[in-house]
Amino acid sequence: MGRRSDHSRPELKELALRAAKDIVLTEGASALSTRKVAAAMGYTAGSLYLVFENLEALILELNGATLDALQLALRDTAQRHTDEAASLPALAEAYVQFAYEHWPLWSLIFERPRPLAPPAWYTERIAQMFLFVEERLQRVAPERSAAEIHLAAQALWGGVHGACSFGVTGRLDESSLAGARRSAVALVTIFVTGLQQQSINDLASKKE
Amino acid sequence: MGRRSDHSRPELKELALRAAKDIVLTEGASALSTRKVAAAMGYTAGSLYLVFENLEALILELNGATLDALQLALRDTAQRHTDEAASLPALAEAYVQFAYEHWPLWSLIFERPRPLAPPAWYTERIAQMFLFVEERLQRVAPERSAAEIHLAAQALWGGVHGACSFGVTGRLDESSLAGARRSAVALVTIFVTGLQQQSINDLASKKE
DNA sequence: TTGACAAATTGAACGCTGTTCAATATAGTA
DNA sequence: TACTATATTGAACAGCGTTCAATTTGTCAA
Repeated sequence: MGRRSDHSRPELKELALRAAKDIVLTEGASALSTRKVAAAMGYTAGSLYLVFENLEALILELNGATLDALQLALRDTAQRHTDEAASLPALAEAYVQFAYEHWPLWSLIFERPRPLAPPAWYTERIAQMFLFVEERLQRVAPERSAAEIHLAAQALWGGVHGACSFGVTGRLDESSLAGARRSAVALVTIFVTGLQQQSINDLASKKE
Repeated sequence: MGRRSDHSRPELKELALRAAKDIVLTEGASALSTRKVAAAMGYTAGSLYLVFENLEALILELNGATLDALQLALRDTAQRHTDEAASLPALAEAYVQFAYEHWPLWSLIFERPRPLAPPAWYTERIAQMFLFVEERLQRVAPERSAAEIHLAAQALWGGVHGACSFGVTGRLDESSLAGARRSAVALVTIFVTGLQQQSINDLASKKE
């Protein structure tokens, strides 16, 4: 066939991302393939390369959308909790819940060889999430410096992620969900208490 | 060819694991393949299936060896630190260091679709590592119940892992190593301080 | 209206993957 | 020496990501 132009390039991109998301949700992250995506959108694998550099670029864009949805869920949760002390544990719970509910999309982010040099828009999207946590942390521990809060956010949110990722089963199923949730909440609660202790100094300017 | 029997089956397994490890270390986790492993040991891909159920089983066994090495490194670190207060941060550092030094083997554990039902010996090996952390935690916070310590270990060690895994670059290279290390140490330090506060109660018997 | 050009899409091809299995060559035994 | 049991192969299959010549078609100029 030749020039059909049924869809503009942005439309093609949309179609591909939608098809990819569908496949991941229904058949799992490992079932994702160029031919399958193309077939689901009525095209052939070659056409994808008109719009994406390669499959990894497509996946990266899909992951970006997932991160967007996560951020939305977090902001939504934060708005519902005016009590700032309880806000952070609630955020941790929301994170775990999101990983559970969107598990196939979630695993697509982490259970793949990660790109050595992700594009700037992608790293910025992740940085934004950390910034969001920093804001909350700063309010809960106002006496801490910006550098300390930054480090704490890295540590804390890495920990919340670890609670999801380090599940032994490799799958965040219904049985491990409760454990991961309690783990994450406990981490945040204990961590915040520790952060508020003045006995810890010089968090950010440690040795080396 | 036919029956050569140059190697017994345990020898074959050894050969395969050694070859696989070599390939992962020199060419990266994504370069691992049955044909490559077989070629490196002077055999053909089909022979691997005499000794392993499939490639995933081979990888699982290799990952088991990696976890063993990690546990060794942790025990080694623990022995060097008689001061128990400083012991846990040192363990966190050792964990990050191990992930950095053995990165290709490390990424083989997490940057693959994880098995839905790993064999018992594998989950036990992970559980052992958590038990090891629990021991140290119990000594640092003796007033906590066993259930609380268990939950705390999950949270804390998940967090240490998250510090390695959630690096933005997707690669724990030299530049992100320092950040991950500081992150992990900060997490442990703050967390332990929080855990020692009596103000937190009922960690393990939270709602739901 | 016709012709020519440019672009969209295909389909075949390449080299790779994990896995299975009939065929075969050989070691050990009788 | 003949036979049997088995270790090993090599081909095959279905799939993968990716490239690209060939082809079809929309669009615009003459």
